[in-house]
Amino acid sequence: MTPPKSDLPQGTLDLLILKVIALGPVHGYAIAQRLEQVSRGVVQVPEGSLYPALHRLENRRLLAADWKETETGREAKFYRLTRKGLKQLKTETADWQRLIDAIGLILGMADGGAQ
Amino acid sequence: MTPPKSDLPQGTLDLLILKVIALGPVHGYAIAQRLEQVSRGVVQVPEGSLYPALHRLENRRLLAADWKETETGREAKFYRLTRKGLKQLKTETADWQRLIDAIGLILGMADGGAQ
DNA sequence: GTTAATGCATAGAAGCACGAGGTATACACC
DNA sequence: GGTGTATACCTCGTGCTTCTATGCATTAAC
Repeated sequence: MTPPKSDLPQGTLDLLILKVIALGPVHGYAIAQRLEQVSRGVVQVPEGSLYPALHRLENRRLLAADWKETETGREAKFYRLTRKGLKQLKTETADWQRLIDAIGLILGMADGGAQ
Repeated sequence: MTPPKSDLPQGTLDLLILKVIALGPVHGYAIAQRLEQVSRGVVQVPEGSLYPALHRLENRRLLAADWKETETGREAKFYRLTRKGLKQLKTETADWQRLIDAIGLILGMADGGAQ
């Protein structure tokens, strides 16, 4: 029951990715796992969304990547934040918070006593 | 500077519209004004977004509409929530809250002391 | 040697927000 | 009567993002 709806609002995925990468270099596959794990399964990122997003961010110079070996001895593309990426993360986080607060105001509008 | 970013995430507009209409029948133009007012200018809804959204919701039978006279003596299309619409509002509100909480968990992830 | 998990990638389709444009009414003012 | 402004509605086209589906390659397990 209550199948953990993922369905991220547009633009949110980029923010979450930036945040995870800001904690230290990681490869794509691990990012998705982290997001799902930390959000307790609520946020699920299909690979078809994840990799295009990573490439988008890399093209915008918010991320940089190097191929390295994982602990299990496999090649993987490790992403790290550029200076520009860090700045973007801060901006987007603030924007997000402002928006959430605003929406909170709306959703919290008095019902006029109905129920 | 920093003009109050409106830019609603995809899918959010429907929820906000449902919420406003749930408070009582209103016409489209007034919905936009309410949203902007209550959110203190953060949420701005262009008509190019508003009307398509209203039609979408009407097509999905979440809204119903009647032409009535406004207080100023003009014809306007007043929307009200259907039973289905009310149910949808509740579901979407809960989903939204769950998602916001999850994202909060992610954005609040410890930095491990870096910095 | 075949299944499963890891890891990366792209293509196609669907959905939504938005800017720009158009129509029409009510009212004030000159 | 004419002009301007605010109200109120609508649609088309564009662009962006996300998702589903699919493919490939490697490692380890059975």
